[in-house]
Amino acid sequence: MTSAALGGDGAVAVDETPDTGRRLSSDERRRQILQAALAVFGARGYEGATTDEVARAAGVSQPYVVRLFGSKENLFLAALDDALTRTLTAFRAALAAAAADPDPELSEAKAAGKRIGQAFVDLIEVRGLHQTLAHGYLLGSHPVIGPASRRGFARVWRFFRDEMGLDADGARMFMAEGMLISTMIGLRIVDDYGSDPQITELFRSCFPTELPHVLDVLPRGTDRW
Amino acid sequence: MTSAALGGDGAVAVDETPDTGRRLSSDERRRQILQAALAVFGARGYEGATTDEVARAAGVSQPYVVRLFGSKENLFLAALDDALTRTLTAFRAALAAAAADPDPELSEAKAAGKRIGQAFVDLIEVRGLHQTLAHGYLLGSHPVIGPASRRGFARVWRFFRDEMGLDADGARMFMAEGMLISTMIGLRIVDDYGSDPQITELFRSCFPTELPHVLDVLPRGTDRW
DNA sequence: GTCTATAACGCGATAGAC
DNA sequence: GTCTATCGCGTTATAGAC
Repeated sequence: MTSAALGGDGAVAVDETPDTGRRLSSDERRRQILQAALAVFGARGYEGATTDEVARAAGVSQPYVVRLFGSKENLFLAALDDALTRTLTAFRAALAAAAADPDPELSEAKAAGKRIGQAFVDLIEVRGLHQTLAHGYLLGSHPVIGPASRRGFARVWRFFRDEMGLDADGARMFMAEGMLISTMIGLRIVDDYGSDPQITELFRSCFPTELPHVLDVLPRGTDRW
Repeated sequence: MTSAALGGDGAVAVDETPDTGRRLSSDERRRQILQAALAVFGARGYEGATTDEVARAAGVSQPYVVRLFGSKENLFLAALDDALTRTLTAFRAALAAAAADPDPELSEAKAAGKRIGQAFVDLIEVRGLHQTLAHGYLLGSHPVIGPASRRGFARVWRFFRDEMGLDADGARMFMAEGMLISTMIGLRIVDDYGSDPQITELFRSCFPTELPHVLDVLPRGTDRW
C-alpha cells in the first residue's frame, strides 16, 4: 500500500514513495520510515503520534516499525537526530557557499547569516523537520528525550559559536530567529495568510526573502487531524 | 488528598494548595484545576498529559475534571487562554510601569522593552505557563487547538504592534526572543546549568539580568516523567 | 524482510450515588 | 459539588508464520 492510499482527511500526507512491491534493504526502509516519522511527529507531537500512522505513511505495517526501531521512543530519538543532522549539514553547506562566493554588498558575517537563515527556511521541504525539533525541545522533562534534546540544542549553539564564529549575543539572536520560524511553521500561520492583515504582516516579517517559496512549499489546510 | 501526597517521582509537582476539606465554589475549583493543568500540560504536552494527573495535582478526582471542563480538549483551551491572559496582563502592567516611572538612562522604547522582557521571564512562577503556550503554538494542525493558538499568537503580536507601538521588525524581534525563552524553559536547560560551559554561556545569554531569580525559581530535576 | 493476530494496558468519558 | 465504579476504545509491543 502506498501512502497515497490514505491521502484523505485525518492523515498526515507524505510524499509518495513509489511502491514497487519489492522488498527494500533494511537501510532503505529505515530512511523511508524516518521521513514518515518526521511528518507524523511534527504534526501530532511525540505522544500524539502513533506508530500506526507512521507505518501507514511509510507503507509498512505497524509492528514492523516497532521492530525496526525497537520502540516509539527510539523512533523519535532517531527522527530527532536525523532532523538535527540534516539541519547542521544544510548550515555547513550554506556557510561554505558564503565563503566560496562572497557577496560584495554585505560583510562576510552578514552574507553567511543570510544564507544560513535561508537554508533553515528551505528545510520546510523536509516535512515536519522544524516541528519535530521544536517538539523535542519542549520535552525537556522527559527522562530520555529531554537530555537528547538538550544535547541537540547544544550542537546548534556550538555551530554558531565555533564554526560560524559568532559571539554569544549574535548566536543567541540566530537561535531566537530560528525558534520563531519553527513556531510559525508549527502554528500553521500560513493557513491564515491573506485572511488577516495583521497575520499577513507577521508572516511577511518572518520570511522576508523566501516568501514566495514558503507559500509554495508549505501546504495549507493539510496535515489535519 | 493534597498534591503533596504525590510529590514523589513521576508526578508533576504543583504548589501545594491547602486542603481544608471543605467544598469550594465551582469558580475556585476551576482556578485550582487550571493551575494544575498548566503544570501538567506544560511538562507533558497536550496528548501526553492525562486528565488523571491534572486531577491528582489539583486534589480532585479525574471524572470531576472532565465534568467541570467538558473534555480534555476544552481544558487545554481554557489553560491556553488563561496563560495568554496572564501574559498580556503582565505585559500591560510592565508597559504602564515603564510609562509611570521612566528610566533616564534609556529611551522610552528600550525601557519598556526591558520591563516587558523581565515580566515574561518572571512568569516562570506560574508553573508550565511558557511550555503550555509553546505546546499550543506547535499544534497548528489540530482542528480546534490550531485556530485557537493562532488567535492567541495574534493577540501577542497586536500587543507589540498596537499597544507598544513597535514596527513589524521590532515586534518580530520581541516575539523571537520570547520563543527562545520559552524553548529554553521547556528544554529545562537549567538542568545542565553549570555542568557544561557552553550551555552555561547560552543560558546566561538568554537571561542576562534575571539569572539569579531564574535559577532560584526554576526547579531543577523535578517535573520528571 | 515483512505480515497477521493479539495481548496488555492506559485513557477519556459516562452513570449514578451521596 | 464531588466521588466511585466502570465501559469501551486506541495504542504499543510481542508471538509467530511466511
